[in-house]
Amino acid sequence: MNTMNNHNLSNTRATKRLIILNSARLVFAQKGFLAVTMQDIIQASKISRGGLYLYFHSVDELFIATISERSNRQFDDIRAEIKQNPNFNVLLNSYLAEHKKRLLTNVKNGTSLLRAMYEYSFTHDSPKDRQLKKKQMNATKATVRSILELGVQQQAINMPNVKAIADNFMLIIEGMSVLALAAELKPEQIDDQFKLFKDQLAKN
Amino acid sequence: MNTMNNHNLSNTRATKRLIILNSARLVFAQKGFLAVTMQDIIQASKISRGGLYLYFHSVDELFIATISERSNRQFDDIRAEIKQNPNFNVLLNSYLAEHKKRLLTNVKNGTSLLRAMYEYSFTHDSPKDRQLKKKQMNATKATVRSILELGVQQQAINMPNVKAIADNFMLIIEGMSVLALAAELKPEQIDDQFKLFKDQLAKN
Amino acid sequence: MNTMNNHNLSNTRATKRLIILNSARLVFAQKGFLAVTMQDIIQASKISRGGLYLYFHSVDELFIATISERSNRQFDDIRAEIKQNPNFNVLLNSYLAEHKKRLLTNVKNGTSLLRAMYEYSFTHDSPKDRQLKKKQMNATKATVRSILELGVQQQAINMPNVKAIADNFMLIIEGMSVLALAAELKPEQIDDQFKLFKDQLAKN
Amino acid sequence: MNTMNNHNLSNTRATKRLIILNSARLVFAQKGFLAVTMQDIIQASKISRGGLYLYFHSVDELFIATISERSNRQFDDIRAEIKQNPNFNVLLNSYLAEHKKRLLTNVKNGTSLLRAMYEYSFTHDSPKDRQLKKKQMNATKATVRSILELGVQQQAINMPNVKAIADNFMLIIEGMSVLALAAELKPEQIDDQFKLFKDQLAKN
DNA sequence: AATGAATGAGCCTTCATTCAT
DNA sequence: TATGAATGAAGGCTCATTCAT
Repeated sequence: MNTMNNHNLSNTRATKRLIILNSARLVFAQKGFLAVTMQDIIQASKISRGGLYLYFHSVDELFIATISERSNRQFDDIRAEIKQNPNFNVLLNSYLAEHKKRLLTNVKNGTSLLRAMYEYSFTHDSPKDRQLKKKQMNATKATVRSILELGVQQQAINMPNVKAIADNFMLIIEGMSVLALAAELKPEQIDDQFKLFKDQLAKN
Repeated sequence: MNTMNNHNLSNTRATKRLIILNSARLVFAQKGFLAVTMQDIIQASKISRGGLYLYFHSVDELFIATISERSNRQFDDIRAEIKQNPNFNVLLNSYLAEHKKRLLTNVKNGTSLLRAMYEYSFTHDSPKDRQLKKKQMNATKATVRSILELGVQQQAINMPNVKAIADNFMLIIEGMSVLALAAELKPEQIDDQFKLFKDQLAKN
Repeated sequence: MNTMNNHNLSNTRATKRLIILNSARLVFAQKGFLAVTMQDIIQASKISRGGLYLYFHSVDELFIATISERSNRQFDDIRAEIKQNPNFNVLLNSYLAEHKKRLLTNVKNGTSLLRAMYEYSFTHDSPKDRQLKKKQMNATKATVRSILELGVQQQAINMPNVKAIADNFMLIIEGMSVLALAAELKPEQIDDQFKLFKDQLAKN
Repeated sequence: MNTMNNHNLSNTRATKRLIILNSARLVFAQKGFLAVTMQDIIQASKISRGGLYLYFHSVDELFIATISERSNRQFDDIRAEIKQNPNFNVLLNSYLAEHKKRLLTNVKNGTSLLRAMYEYSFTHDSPKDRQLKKKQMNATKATVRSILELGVQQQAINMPNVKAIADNFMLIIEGMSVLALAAELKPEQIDDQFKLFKDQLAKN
């Protein structure tokens, strides 16, 4: 009976937590991190002020939970695909196209947490905060690495320095994200960079 | 007489302005952009609240002025050097070393406006604000381009796509700056990327 | 249950609102409108700064609410009396005496919102603001009109132009209010004007 | 020589004073009294901040000087005319027309100090301040009185109570001024009141 | 658990007045 | 006299966080 109750409560609690997080994600995607107030979350999640604090004790905590709940979802398809041993060039092109699309659209119209993530990162400096950003970057690196290893395996490329190349790709993506958010990024610039990247693979 | 007076006053005003901007720069370097309040500038520049408003009407205005006053100073030496037709490889290595040093030190110990610039960029979206960031990025691109053109001229490299390569370098620098500020950047990672960059030049 | 809660909360909220408005009225009566700051209301109503903003967002809003809550209260007695078909001359004299008393006392010792109302009116120019003052003036006109119509009905007076006469009375009251507040108004002046007014009725 | 100097300085000082007052009048007519800052006067009179304080020590002082310099100018023509023994009815109509015009136009388009005067009066309460408003009202009363006396002299009217009638006129003008500034005053309302006033004269 | 009213620290901005030159 | 830079008091507003119910 008691166990039963705990179980139910636990479910209720977990469910409510998710409701809040989903609302929070929408808010963060639209307003970034810094402009978001508790009031925004309260309105979006239709919970009371005090109620929200029973689940999350600050906007920071909420944001970290939002990010953690979402990360690793992106490019899940690609990672799943790799296991099916697809053609390397097809896969790489598909992966690059995915990034291009994201850079040109998501970034601008409030459907991505990218801006919020930057705003959070640049204003938070604890080891834990750095870890969050590192983890996110490593996800990109790991995916690239997997793709490259697939290429090596298929003898499509000759790859002596996977680590540096994966870093390189991640850095360029990071750089282009910044450009897209804070300045201007043209489609041709993306194409040029992806072409350089492929050339690099060919020559290595 | 009147002209004389205006001239003197103008000097006084300009001087005071610079004193404030110098204090502001220290504050922005230490606290970033978002955490800075008018109060901080007031304390740092030892001016009164009302006095500050005679020169600058908001933290934004102060920051723009700070950036404008500083931009183009960095890497001035390199740009001056180029005109002396130095050896390409020596110059490139010197330039890369400069970046490496900056990435590893300035960024961490509050002597650079980099973090403040990111905080500003990600929270300001007007065309003018984007222009500011673009201008900053273009400065890096222009310098790289000059260096590359020097290399072509000296037949040290064979360069078919200066624009994409300059973009590439700028993006990697941007990516590494983000890493250094928000996550972790190891010296070897910098070395690896710079090596990749030089390989790319060699092979093009 | 929810309804119950809402009901209770609503009552609490309405009650608090009234407490604030009552404090505000005292403040406005004492200091006029322009000299009143949010701080004054905060102190008078013993609420916190933020708390006050839950109910009212500016001194203007507070003043409008104060006026609205009070208007139509004054001379309610007279209006009620009219319905009982009292003797015209008795009623008129009673009404005039009421005005005389108000002009000589309330105005001076900070128990009336008159000064505050003038300060507000002369510094606010929106259609809505003008409407507020018009409404207040119309209240006086309507009351006079009712009294005059009672006189006509009782054949105590012969009244060809109720509208102009009501306007006339209202204007004289308005003029005397200004005099009382800004210059000097002697009891005899009031008596003289009321006598002129009654003569006018007799002769019309 | 010394006297000469003093004389010149005195002239310069008086001249500058007038320049300031003329500028101030324009500013007060346009912005009322309360919205006017020293900065406004400084800009309008093209004098320095410190310089202004050599002539006037506060906005209040400036305003009183502005009013004093202007008062008694209005309706000067009428007062001059009276001395020429014009026809009473013509003169009265001309006087009323003048008031009508003023009420319908000057009041609205920032060419009159009326609003400023009200704003000043309702926020200043010293005996001296009340005196200022009284003097202004007495000016109207005195003019009406002169006109009425002219009428009596010409046997155009039979006037037993000049004082109360003059008060009455002044109060109605005051009331209509308030209406015009703070609510709404229609031409017909003015006509109605002036007609009532003339009827009163006829019947007395 | 849940609610939302209440708190008050913290920031921004304006302006009359002073004062060194 | 004349200048205008400098001062700082005064007021406005927001929001994360707490707490009685």
